[in-house]
Amino acid sequence: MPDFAQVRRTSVSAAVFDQIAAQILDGRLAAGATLPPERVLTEEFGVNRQALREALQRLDQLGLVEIRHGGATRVRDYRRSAGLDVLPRLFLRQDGTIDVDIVRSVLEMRTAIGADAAALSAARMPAPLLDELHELVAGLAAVDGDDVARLASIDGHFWDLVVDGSGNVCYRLSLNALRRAYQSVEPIVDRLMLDERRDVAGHGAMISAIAAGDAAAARDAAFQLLSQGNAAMLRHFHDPEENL
Amino acid sequence: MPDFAQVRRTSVSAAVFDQIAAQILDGRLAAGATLPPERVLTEEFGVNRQALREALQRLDQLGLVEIRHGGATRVRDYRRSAGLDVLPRLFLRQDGTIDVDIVRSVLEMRTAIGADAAALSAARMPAPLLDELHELVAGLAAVDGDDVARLASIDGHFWDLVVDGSGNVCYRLSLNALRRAYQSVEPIVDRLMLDERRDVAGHGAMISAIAAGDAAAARDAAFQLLSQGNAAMLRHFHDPEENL
DNA sequence: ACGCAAGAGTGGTCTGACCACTTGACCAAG
DNA sequence: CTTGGTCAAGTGGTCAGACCACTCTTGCGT
Repeated sequence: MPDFAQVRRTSVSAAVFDQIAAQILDGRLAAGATLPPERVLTEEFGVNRQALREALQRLDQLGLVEIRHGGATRVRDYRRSAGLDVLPRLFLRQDGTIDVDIVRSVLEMRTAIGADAAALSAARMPAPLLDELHELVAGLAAVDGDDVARLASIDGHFWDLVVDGSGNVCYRLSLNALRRAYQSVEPIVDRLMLDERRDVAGHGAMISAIAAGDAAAARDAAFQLLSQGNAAMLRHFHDPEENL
Repeated sequence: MPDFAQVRRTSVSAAVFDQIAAQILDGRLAAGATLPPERVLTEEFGVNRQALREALQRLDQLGLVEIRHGGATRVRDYRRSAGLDVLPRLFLRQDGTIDVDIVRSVLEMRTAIGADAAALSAARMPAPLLDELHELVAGLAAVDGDDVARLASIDGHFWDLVVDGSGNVCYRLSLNALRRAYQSVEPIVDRLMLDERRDVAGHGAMISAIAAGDAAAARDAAFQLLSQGNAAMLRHFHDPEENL
Protein backbone atom coordinates (compact mmCIF):
# COMPACT_ATOMS: atom_id res chain seq x y z
CA MET A 1 0.00 0.00 0.00
CA PRO A 2 1.56 3.30 -1.14
CA ASP A 3 0.25 5.78 1.41
CA PHE A 4 2.22 8.70 0.05
CA ALA A 5 1.87 12.18 1.49
CA GLN A 6 0.49 14.91 -0.71
CA VAL A 7 3.12 17.27 -2.09
CA ARG A 8 2.70 20.77 -0.74
CA ARG A 9 2.79 23.46 -3.39
CA THR A 10 3.21 26.79 -1.73
CA SER A 11 3.47 30.07 -3.54
CA VAL A 12 5.79 32.83 -2.38
CA SER A 13 3.01 35.17 -1.34
CA ALA A 14 1.31 32.36 0.57
CA ALA A 15 4.54 31.63 2.44
CA VAL A 16 4.88 35.27 3.45
CA PHE A 17 1.24 35.31 4.50
CA ASP A 18 1.72 32.22 6.65
CA GLN A 19 4.74 33.61 8.43
CA ILE A 20 3.18 36.94 9.32
CA ALA A 21 -0.16 35.41 10.27
CA ALA A 22 1.56 32.93 12.56
CA GLN A 23 3.52 35.68 14.31
CA ILE A 24 0.37 37.71 14.88
CA LEU A 25 -1.75 34.82 16.13
CA ASP A 26 0.81 33.55 18.61
CA GLY A 27 1.54 37.03 19.94
CA ARG A 28 5.08 37.53 18.70
CA LEU A 29 3.67 40.48 16.78
CA ALA A 30 1.61 42.31 19.40
CA ALA A 31 -1.60 44.14 18.62
CA GLY A 32 -0.94 47.79 17.90
CA ALA A 33 2.61 47.20 16.73
CA THR A 34 3.56 48.65 13.38
CA LEU A 35 4.87 46.44 10.65
CA PRO A 36 8.08 47.47 8.88
CA PRO A 37 7.57 49.30 5.57
CA GLU A 38 6.80 47.16 2.58
CA ARG A 39 10.14 47.92 0.98
CA VAL A 40 11.94 46.67 4.08
CA LEU A 41 9.83 43.54 4.39
CA THR A 42 10.53 42.92 0.74
CA GLU A 43 14.22 42.58 1.57
CA GLU A 44 13.73 40.57 4.77
CA PHE A 45 11.58 37.99 3.04
CA GLY A 46 13.63 38.12 -0.12
CA VAL A 47 10.55 38.51 -2.29
CA ASN A 48 9.17 41.05 -4.66
CA ARG A 49 6.92 43.84 -3.48
CA GLN A 50 3.93 42.56 -5.41
CA ALA A 51 4.09 39.17 -3.73
CA LEU A 52 4.47 40.85 -0.37
CA ARG A 53 1.52 43.14 -0.99
CA GLU A 54 -0.72 40.25 -1.97
CA ALA A 55 0.08 38.67 1.37
CA LEU A 56 -0.64 41.91 3.23
CA GLN A 57 -3.95 42.32 1.41
CA ARG A 58 -5.01 38.88 2.56
CA LEU A 59 -3.98 39.66 6.12
CA ASP A 60 -6.04 42.83 5.98
CA GLN A 61 -9.01 40.95 4.58
CA LEU A 62 -8.72 38.51 7.49
CA GLY A 63 -8.66 41.36 10.00
CA LEU A 64 -5.12 40.68 11.21
CA VAL A 65 -3.56 43.95 10.06
CA GLU A 66 -4.80 47.39 9.14
CA ILE A 67 -3.30 48.97 6.04
CA ARG A 68 -3.56 52.74 5.67
CA HIS A 69 -2.48 54.64 2.61
CA GLY A 70 0.44 56.86 3.59
CA GLY A 71 0.61 55.54 7.12
CA ALA A 72 2.16 52.50 8.66
CA THR A 73 0.58 49.05 8.55
CA ARG A 74 -0.44 48.08 12.06
CA VAL A 75 -1.18 44.77 13.69
CA ARG A 76 -4.80 44.58 14.82
CA ASP A 77 -6.20 42.80 17.86
CA TYR A 78 -7.52 39.72 16.08
CA ARG A 79 -9.85 38.93 18.96
CA ARG A 80 -11.70 42.11 18.18
CA SER A 81 -11.33 42.34 14.45
CA ALA A 82 -11.02 38.86 12.95
CA GLY A 83 -13.74 36.39 12.07
CA LEU A 84 -14.01 32.63 12.28
CA ASP A 85 -11.69 32.28 9.31
CA VAL A 86 -8.65 32.44 11.56
CA LEU A 87 -9.76 29.34 13.48
CA PRO A 88 -7.68 26.81 11.53
CA ARG A 89 -4.53 28.74 12.35
CA LEU A 90 -5.47 29.04 16.02
CA PHE A 91 -6.45 25.39 16.26
CA LEU A 92 -3.22 23.94 14.99
CA ARG A 93 -0.30 26.05 16.09
CA GLN A 94 2.70 26.44 13.83
CA ASP A 95 4.81 24.15 16.01
CA GLY A 96 2.30 21.37 15.41
CA THR A 97 0.65 21.38 18.82
CA ILE A 98 -3.09 21.73 19.28
CA ASP A 99 -4.72 24.42 21.41
CA VAL A 100 -7.16 22.71 23.77
CA ASP A 101 -9.11 25.90 24.42
CA ILE A 102 -9.82 26.24 20.74
CA VAL A 103 -10.94 22.63 20.53
CA ARG A 104 -13.39 23.21 23.37
CA SER A 105 -14.61 26.44 21.82
CA VAL A 106 -15.28 24.80 18.50
CA LEU A 107 -17.14 21.95 20.14
CA GLU A 108 -19.30 24.31 22.16
CA MET A 109 -20.15 26.36 19.13
CA ARG A 110 -21.00 23.43 16.90
CA THR A 111 -23.31 22.22 19.66
CA ALA A 112 -25.09 25.55 20.04
CA ILE A 113 -25.42 26.05 16.29
CA GLY A 114 -26.32 22.46 15.58
CA ALA A 115 -29.00 22.34 18.24
CA ASP A 116 -30.57 25.61 17.17
CA ALA A 117 -30.43 24.63 13.50
CA ALA A 118 -32.24 21.41 14.35
CA ALA A 119 -34.91 23.34 16.24
CA LEU A 120 -35.40 25.82 13.41
CA SER A 121 -35.53 23.13 10.76
CA ALA A 122 -38.37 21.46 12.65
CA ALA A 123 -40.50 24.38 11.50
CA ARG A 124 -38.93 25.16 8.13
CA MET A 125 -37.48 21.97 6.67
CA PRO A 126 -38.68 21.51 3.08
CA ALA A 127 -40.13 18.12 2.26
CA PRO A 128 -37.51 17.15 -0.37
CA LEU A 129 -34.66 17.71 2.08
CA LEU A 130 -36.48 15.68 4.69
CA ASP A 131 -36.72 12.77 2.27
CA GLU A 132 -33.01 13.00 1.63
CA LEU A 133 -32.37 12.92 5.36
CA HIS A 134 -34.38 9.74 5.74
CA GLU A 135 -32.41 8.10 2.97
CA LEU A 136 -29.15 9.16 4.56
CA VAL A 137 -30.02 7.62 7.90
CA ALA A 138 -31.15 4.46 6.17
CA GLY A 139 -27.82 4.39 4.38
CA LEU A 140 -26.01 5.00 7.64
CA ALA A 141 -27.32 1.77 9.08
CA ALA A 142 -25.88 -0.17 6.15
CA VAL A 143 -22.33 1.18 6.48
CA ASP A 144 -19.54 -0.97 7.78
CA GLY A 145 -18.89 0.31 11.29
CA ASP A 146 -15.22 0.92 10.63
CA ASP A 147 -15.45 2.78 7.33
CA VAL A 148 -14.52 6.15 8.84
CA ALA A 149 -14.39 7.95 5.51
CA ARG A 150 -17.89 6.89 4.53
CA LEU A 151 -19.27 7.71 7.97
CA ALA A 152 -17.68 11.15 7.81
CA SER A 153 -19.19 11.74 4.40
CA ILE A 154 -22.72 10.71 5.41
CA ASP A 155 -22.64 12.58 8.70
CA GLY A 156 -21.31 15.67 6.95
CA HIS A 157 -24.07 15.51 4.39
CA PHE A 158 -26.59 14.97 7.18
CA TRP A 159 -25.67 18.21 8.91
CA ASP A 160 -25.48 20.05 5.62
CA LEU A 161 -29.12 19.20 5.02
CA VAL A 162 -30.17 20.11 8.55
CA VAL A 163 -28.47 23.49 8.37
CA ASP A 164 -29.78 24.11 4.87
CA GLY A 165 -33.24 23.23 6.09
CA SER A 166 -32.97 25.66 8.96
CA GLY A 167 -32.92 28.47 6.43
CA ASN A 168 -30.28 30.32 8.42
CA VAL A 169 -27.47 31.63 6.26
CA CYS A 170 -25.32 32.47 9.26
CA TYR A 171 -25.39 28.90 10.46
CA ARG A 172 -24.53 27.72 6.98
CA LEU A 173 -21.48 29.98 6.83
CA SER A 174 -20.44 29.19 10.39
CA LEU A 175 -20.53 25.49 9.62
CA ASN A 176 -18.07 26.05 6.79
CA ALA A 177 -15.70 27.87 9.10
CA LEU A 178 -15.98 25.36 11.95
CA ARG A 179 -15.30 22.42 9.70
CA ARG A 180 -12.23 24.06 8.29
CA ALA A 181 -10.97 24.53 11.85
CA TYR A 182 -10.22 20.86 12.44
CA GLN A 183 -9.68 19.90 8.84
CA SER A 184 -5.94 19.76 9.43
CA VAL A 185 -6.36 16.92 11.93
CA GLU A 186 -9.13 15.15 10.07
CA PRO A 187 -7.81 11.60 10.63
CA ILE A 188 -7.89 11.96 14.42
CA VAL A 189 -11.28 13.63 14.36
CA ASP A 190 -12.67 10.91 12.12
CA ARG A 191 -11.60 8.33 14.67
CA LEU A 192 -12.82 10.21 17.72
CA MET A 193 -16.17 11.04 16.14
CA LEU A 194 -16.75 7.43 15.16
CA ASP A 195 -19.33 6.64 17.83
CA GLU A 196 -21.28 9.81 17.25
CA ARG A 197 -21.38 9.39 13.51
CA ARG A 198 -22.55 5.79 13.51
CA ASP A 199 -25.26 6.41 16.09
CA VAL A 200 -28.18 5.46 13.86
CA ALA A 201 -30.70 5.80 16.67
CA GLY A 202 -29.50 9.29 17.55
CA HIS A 203 -29.68 10.52 13.97
CA GLY A 204 -33.05 8.85 13.55
CA ALA A 205 -34.51 10.44 16.66
CA MET A 206 -33.45 13.83 15.45
CA ILE A 207 -35.05 13.66 12.03
CA SER A 208 -38.16 12.14 13.54
CA ALA A 209 -38.52 15.19 15.75
CA ILE A 210 -37.86 17.46 12.77
CA ALA A 211 -40.41 15.62 10.66
CA ALA A 212 -42.94 15.94 13.47
CA GLY A 213 -42.28 19.65 13.71
CA ASP A 214 -41.26 19.31 17.35
CA ALA A 215 -38.59 21.97 17.78
CA ALA A 216 -37.83 21.24 21.42
CA ALA A 217 -37.39 17.52 20.79
CA ALA A 218 -35.22 18.20 17.75
CA ARG A 219 -33.00 20.49 19.82
CA ASP A 220 -32.67 17.85 22.52
CA ALA A 221 -31.88 15.09 20.06
CA ALA A 222 -29.24 17.21 18.36
CA PHE A 223 -27.69 18.09 21.69
CA GLN A 224 -27.54 14.45 22.74
CA LEU A 225 -26.01 13.42 19.43
CA LEU A 226 -23.34 16.11 19.44
CA SER A 227 -22.45 15.57 23.08
CA GLN A 228 -21.02 12.16 22.25
CA GLY A 229 -18.33 13.56 20.01
CA ASN A 230 -17.68 16.45 22.39
CA ALA A 231 -16.92 14.04 25.21
CA ALA A 232 -14.67 11.90 23.07
CA MET A 233 -12.75 14.89 21.75
CA LEU A 234 -12.26 16.51 25.14
CA ARG A 235 -11.21 13.22 26.69
CA HIS A 236 -8.53 12.82 24.05
CA PHE A 237 -7.20 16.36 23.91
CA HIS A 238 -7.51 17.19 27.59
CA ASP A 239 -4.03 16.62 28.89
CA PRO A 240 -1.60 15.96 26.08
CA GLU A 241 -1.81 18.97 23.82
CA GLU A 242 0.45 17.51 21.23
CA ASN A 243 -1.33 14.28 20.44
CA LEU A 244 -1.18 13.49 16.78
CA MET B 1 -27.47 72.21 9.04
CA PRO B 2 -24.85 70.79 6.68
CA ASP B 3 -25.40 67.03 6.98
CA PHE B 4 -22.95 66.16 4.23
CA ALA B 5 -22.21 62.58 3.36
CA GLN B 6 -18.78 61.24 4.07
CA VAL B 7 -16.51 61.12 1.05
CA ARG B 8 -15.64 57.59 0.07
CA ARG B 9 -12.01 57.30 -0.81
CA THR B 10 -11.80 53.92 -2.41
CA SER B 11 -8.67 52.42 -3.84
CA VAL B 12 -8.66 50.88 -7.28
CA SER B 13 -8.15 47.34 -6.07
CA ALA B 14 -10.95 47.78 -3.54
CA ALA B 15 -13.29 48.98 -6.27
CA VAL B 16 -12.52 45.93 -8.39
CA PHE B 17 -12.99 43.71 -5.35
CA ASP B 18 -16.39 45.27 -4.63
CA GLN B 19 -17.64 44.83 -8.16
CA ILE B 20 -16.68 41.17 -8.47
CA ALA B 21 -17.84 40.32 -4.95
CA ALA B 22 -21.22 41.92 -5.61
CA GLN B 23 -21.67 39.98 -8.83
CA ILE B 24 -20.86 36.71 -7.10
CA LEU B 25 -23.07 37.29 -4.07
CA ASP B 26 -26.13 38.27 -6.06
CA GLY B 27 -25.73 35.41 -8.49
CA ARG B 28 -24.82 37.29 -11.65
CA LEU B 29 -21.60 35.30 -11.54
CA ALA B 30 -22.80 31.75 -10.97
CA ALA B 31 -20.88 29.22 -8.91
CA GLY B 32 -18.60 27.14 -11.08
CA ALA B 33 -18.27 29.79 -13.76
CA THR B 34 -14.76 30.71 -14.81
CA LEU B 35 -13.56 34.27 -14.57
CA PRO B 36 -11.86 35.80 -17.63
CA PRO B 37 -8.06 35.72 -17.57
CA GLU B 38 -6.36 38.36 -15.49
CA ARG B 39 -4.99 40.13 -18.54
CA VAL B 40 -8.49 40.46 -19.98
CA LEU B 41 -10.01 41.66 -16.70
CA THR B 42 -7.20 44.16 -16.54
CA GLU B 43 -8.51 45.78 -19.72
CA GLU B 44 -12.19 45.55 -18.79
CA PHE B 45 -11.66 47.27 -15.46
CA GLY B 46 -9.08 49.62 -16.89
CA VAL B 47 -6.66 48.89 -14.07
CA ASN B 48 -3.22 47.44 -13.65
CA ARG B 49 -2.68 43.74 -13.22
CA GLN B 50 -1.21 44.18 -9.75
CA ALA B 51 -4.32 46.00 -8.52
CA LEU B 52 -6.50 43.37 -10.12
CA ARG B 53 -4.54 40.55 -8.52
CA GLU B 54 -4.79 42.11 -5.08
CA ALA B 55 -8.56 42.12 -5.51
CA LEU B 56 -8.57 38.49 -6.63
CA GLN B 57 -6.39 37.46 -3.70
CA ARG B 58 -8.89 39.01 -1.31
CA LEU B 59 -11.77 37.26 -3.06
CA ASP B 60 -9.91 33.98 -2.72
CA GLN B 61 -9.23 34.63 0.95
CA LEU B 62 -12.93 35.25 1.45
CA GLY B 63 -13.82 31.99 -0.27
CA LEU B 64 -15.61 33.59 -3.21
CA VAL B 65 -13.25 32.40 -5.93
CA GLU B 66 -10.70 29.67 -6.36
CA ILE B 67 -7.42 30.64 -7.97
CA ARG B 68 -5.29 27.88 -9.46
CA HIS B 69 -1.84 28.38 -10.87
CA GLY B 70 -1.94 27.64 -14.57
CA GLY B 71 -5.69 27.05 -14.62
CA ALA B 72 -8.64 29.35 -14.75
CA THR B 73 -10.00 31.25 -11.74
CA ARG B 74 -13.42 29.88 -10.86
CA VAL B 75 -16.33 31.24 -8.90
CA ARG B 76 -16.99 29.15 -5.80
CA ASP B 77 -20.33 28.43 -4.14
CA TYR B 78 -20.05 30.92 -1.31
CA ARG B 79 -22.68 29.07 0.73
CA ARG B 80 -20.28 26.18 0.95
CA SER B 81 -16.94 27.91 1.02
CA ALA B 82 -17.32 31.37 2.56
CA GLY B 83 -17.38 32.35 6.23
CA LEU B 84 -19.31 34.95 8.17
CA ASP B 85 -17.14 37.67 6.69
CA VAL B 86 -19.41 37.93 3.67
CA LEU B 87 -22.41 38.84 5.83
CA PRO B 88 -22.13 42.63 5.45
CA ARG B 89 -22.33 42.29 1.68
CA LEU B 90 -25.27 39.90 1.89
CA PHE B 91 -27.09 42.04 4.43
CA LEU B 92 -27.04 45.25 2.44
CA ARG B 93 -27.37 44.52 -1.25
CA GLN B 94 -25.57 46.68 -3.75
CA ASP B 95 -28.81 48.36 -4.82
CA GLY B 96 -29.29 49.55 -1.25
CA THR B 97 -32.07 47.17 -0.25
CA ILE B 98 -31.85 44.94 2.79
CA ASP B 99 -32.25 41.17 2.69
CA VAL B 100 -34.83 40.21 5.31
CA ASP B 101 -33.67 36.60 5.42
CA ILE B 102 -30.20 37.73 6.38
CA VAL B 103 -31.58 40.02 9.07
CA ARG B 104 -33.50 37.11 10.57
CA SER B 105 -30.49 34.82 10.34
CA VAL B 106 -28.26 37.28 12.13
CA LEU B 107 -30.82 37.79 14.88
CA GLU B 108 -31.22 34.06 15.39
CA MET B 109 -27.50 33.52 15.57
CA ARG B 110 -26.82 36.37 17.96
CA THR B 111 -29.52 34.91 20.19
CA ALA B 112 -28.10 31.41 20.15
CA ILE B 113 -24.54 32.62 20.70
CA GLY B 114 -25.49 35.23 23.27
CA ALA B 115 -27.56 32.81 25.32
CA ASP B 116 -24.89 30.13 25.29
CA ALA B 117 -22.16 32.62 26.11
CA ALA B 118 -24.20 33.80 29.08
CA ALA B 119 -24.63 30.23 30.27
CA LEU B 120 -20.93 29.46 29.92
CA SER B 121 -19.86 32.65 31.63
CA ALA B 122 -21.95 31.68 34.64
CA ALA B 123 -19.33 29.04 35.29
CA ARG B 124 -16.22 30.78 34.00
CA MET B 125 -16.60 34.53 34.39
CA PRO B 126 -13.52 35.98 36.13
CA ALA B 127 -14.23 38.23 39.09
CA PRO B 128 -12.70 41.40 37.58
CA LEU B 129 -14.92 41.17 34.52
CA LEU B 130 -17.94 40.62 36.71
CA ASP B 131 -17.16 43.81 38.59
CA GLU B 132 -16.94 45.69 35.33
CA LEU B 133 -20.31 44.30 34.33
CA HIS B 134 -21.89 45.56 37.53
CA GLU B 135 -20.48 49.01 36.93
CA LEU B 136 -21.76 49.00 33.38
CA VAL B 137 -25.32 48.19 34.41
CA ALA B 138 -25.14 50.83 37.10
CA GLY B 139 -24.02 53.29 34.46
CA LEU B 140 -26.81 52.15 32.16
CA ALA B 141 -29.43 53.28 34.63
CA ALA B 142 -27.97 56.77 34.66
CA VAL B 143 -28.03 57.29 30.88
CA ASP B 144 -30.53 59.61 29.26
CA GLY B 145 -33.08 57.31 27.64
CA ASP B 146 -32.64 58.88 24.21
CA ASP B 147 -28.86 58.92 24.01
CA VAL B 148 -28.69 56.12 21.42
CA ALA B 149 -24.95 56.40 20.90
CA ARG B 150 -24.16 56.01 24.57
CA LEU B 151 -26.61 53.14 24.96
CA ALA B 152 -25.06 51.39 21.98
CA SER B 153 -21.62 51.82 23.48
CA ILE B 154 -22.56 50.48 26.89
CA ASP B 155 -24.56 47.57 25.55
CA GLY B 156 -21.74 46.71 23.16
CA HIS B 157 -19.24 46.71 25.97
CA PHE B 158 -21.63 44.64 28.06
CA TRP B 159 -21.74 41.82 25.55
CA ASP B 160 -18.02 42.08 24.94
CA LEU B 161 -17.46 41.28 28.60
CA VAL B 162 -19.99 38.46 28.63
CA VAL B 163 -18.46 36.80 25.59
CA ASP B 164 -14.93 37.37 26.91
CA GLY B 165 -16.01 35.83 30.19
CA SER B 166 -17.42 32.79 28.45
CA GLY B 167 -13.89 31.89 27.44
CA ASN B 168 -15.07 30.82 24.01
CA VAL B 169 -12.91 32.16 21.21
CA CYS B 170 -15.38 31.13 18.53
CA TYR B 171 -18.12 33.22 20.10
CA ARG B 172 -15.73 36.14 20.38
CA LEU B 173 -14.89 35.94 16.67
CA SER B 174 -18.50 35.36 15.66
CA LEU B 175 -19.56 38.45 17.56
CA ASN B 176 -17.10 40.52 15.54
CA ALA B 177 -18.56 39.19 12.30
CA LEU B 178 -22.18 39.60 13.33
CA ARG B 179 -21.68 43.18 14.40
CA ARG B 180 -20.05 44.05 11.13
CA ALA B 181 -23.09 42.64 9.36
CA TYR B 182 -25.42 45.45 10.33
CA GLN B 183 -22.80 48.11 10.79
CA SER B 184 -23.82 49.70 7.49
CA VAL B 185 -27.29 50.45 8.83
CA GLU B 186 -26.17 51.34 12.33
CA PRO B 187 -28.50 54.34 12.76
CA ILE B 188 -31.62 52.27 12.16
CA VAL B 189 -30.40 49.46 14.37
CA ASP B 190 -29.55 51.89 17.15
CA ARG B 191 -33.12 53.14 17.07
CA LEU B 192 -34.75 49.72 16.87
CA MET B 193 -32.58 48.27 19.61
CA LEU B 194 -33.34 51.15 21.95
CA ASP B 195 -35.75 49.30 24.23
CA GLU B 196 -33.50 46.27 24.52
CA ARG B 197 -30.44 48.30 25.30
CA ARG B 198 -31.97 50.45 27.99
CA ASP B 199 -33.62 47.51 29.73
CA VAL B 200 -31.78 47.88 33.02
CA ALA B 201 -33.77 45.14 34.70
CA GLY B 202 -33.03 42.69 31.90
CA HIS B 203 -29.29 43.33 31.96
CA GLY B 204 -29.33 43.20 35.75
CA ALA B 205 -31.11 39.88 35.89
CA MET B 206 -28.60 38.40 33.52
CA ILE B 207 -25.49 39.37 35.44
CA SER B 208 -27.15 38.34 38.68
CA ALA B 209 -27.61 34.86 37.29
CA ILE B 210 -24.02 34.86 36.04
CA ALA B 211 -22.72 36.03 39.41
CA ALA B 212 -24.73 33.30 41.10
CA GLY B 213 -23.25 30.71 38.75
CA ASP B 214 -26.72 29.74 37.57
CA ALA B 215 -26.17 28.81 33.92
CA ALA B 216 -29.79 28.02 33.12
CA ALA B 217 -31.03 31.31 34.55
CA ALA B 218 -28.33 33.24 32.72
CA ARG B 219 -29.32 31.60 29.46
CA ASP B 220 -32.97 32.45 30.03
CA ALA B 221 -32.21 36.04 30.96
CA ALA B 222 -30.04 36.50 27.88
CA PHE B 223 -32.73 35.00 25.69
CA GLN B 224 -35.38 37.31 27.11
CA LEU B 225 -33.15 40.33 26.69
CA LEU B 226 -32.21 39.57 23.10
CA SER B 227 -35.75 38.68 22.12
CA GLN B 228 -36.81 42.29 22.55
CA GLY B 229 -34.50 43.56 19.83
CA ASN B 230 -35.32 40.60 17.63
CA ALA B 231 -39.01 41.45 17.72
CA ALA B 232 -38.41 45.11 17.02
CA MET B 233 -36.07 44.39 14.11
CA LEU B 234 -38.34 41.80 12.49
CA ARG B 235 -41.37 44.05 12.90
CA HIS B 236 -39.57 46.82 11.08
CA PHE B 237 -37.95 44.86 8.28
CA HIS B 238 -40.71 42.34 7.72
CA ASP B 239 -42.58 43.73 4.74
CA PRO B 240 -40.73 46.67 3.24
CA GLU B 241 -37.28 45.41 2.35
CA GLU B 242 -36.01 48.80 1.40
CA ASN B 243 -36.64 50.72 4.59
CA LEU B 244 -33.83 53.08 5.34
C1' DA C 1 2.91 78.91 22.09
C1' DC C 2 0.60 78.25 17.96
C1' DG C 3 -0.33 77.49 13.00
C1' DC C 4 1.17 76.00 8.89
C1' DA C 5 4.12 74.76 5.04
C1' DA C 6 7.57 71.65 3.32
C1' DG C 7 9.83 67.37 3.14
C1' DA C 8 10.52 62.62 4.20
C1' DG C 9 8.40 58.35 4.45
C1' DT C 10 4.61 55.38 3.68
C1' DG C 11 1.28 52.74 0.92
C1' DG C 12 -0.96 52.68 -4.11
C1' DT C 13 -0.49 52.20 -9.01
C1' DC C 14 1.66 51.52 -13.24
C1' DT C 15 4.61 49.24 -16.97
C1' DG C 16 6.63 45.32 -19.18
C1' DA C 17 9.00 41.35 -18.92
C1' DC C 18 9.81 36.59 -17.66
C1' DC C 19 8.87 32.13 -14.85
C1' DA C 20 5.85 28.08 -13.46
C1' DC C 21 1.99 25.48 -14.05
C1' DT C 22 -2.17 23.46 -16.43
C1' DT C 23 -4.52 22.05 -20.29
C1' DG C 24 -5.46 19.91 -24.47
C1' DA C 25 -4.03 18.45 -28.94
C1' DC C 26 -1.23 15.46 -31.16
C1' DC C 27 1.81 11.61 -31.82
C1' DA C 28 4.17 7.21 -30.97
C1' DA C 29 4.53 2.80 -28.88
C1' DG C 30 2.13 -1.02 -26.77
C1' DC D 1 -7.97 1.03 -29.18
C1' DT D 2 -5.33 2.16 -25.20
C1' DT D 3 -1.56 4.12 -22.98
C1' DG D 4 1.94 7.23 -22.31
C1' DG D 5 4.81 11.08 -23.93
C1' DT D 6 5.74 15.47 -26.16
C1' DC D 7 4.75 19.95 -27.18
C1' DA D 8 2.65 24.48 -27.59
C1' DA D 9 -0.62 27.74 -26.03
C1' DG D 10 -2.84 29.87 -22.30
C1' DT D 11 -3.13 30.72 -17.49
C1' DG D 12 -1.63 32.43 -13.02
C1' DG D 13 2.96 33.73 -10.28
C1' DT D 14 6.96 36.59 -9.76
C1' DC D 15 10.08 40.01 -10.72
C1' DA D 16 12.15 44.76 -11.59
C1' DG D 17 11.96 49.77 -11.30
C1' DA D 18 9.54 53.84 -11.61
C1' DC D 19 6.18 57.22 -10.29
C1' DC D 20 1.70 58.80 -7.85
C1' DA D 21 -1.10 59.78 -3.55
C1' DC D 22 -1.42 60.17 1.08
C1' DT D 23 0.25 60.75 6.05
C1' DC D 24 3.12 62.32 9.48
C1' DT D 25 6.68 64.88 11.45
C1' DT D 26 9.69 68.55 11.52
C1' DG D 27 10.79 73.14 11.98
C1' DC D 28 10.05 77.60 10.38
C1' DG D 29 7.46 81.83 10.80
C1' DT D 30 4.11 84.42 13.21
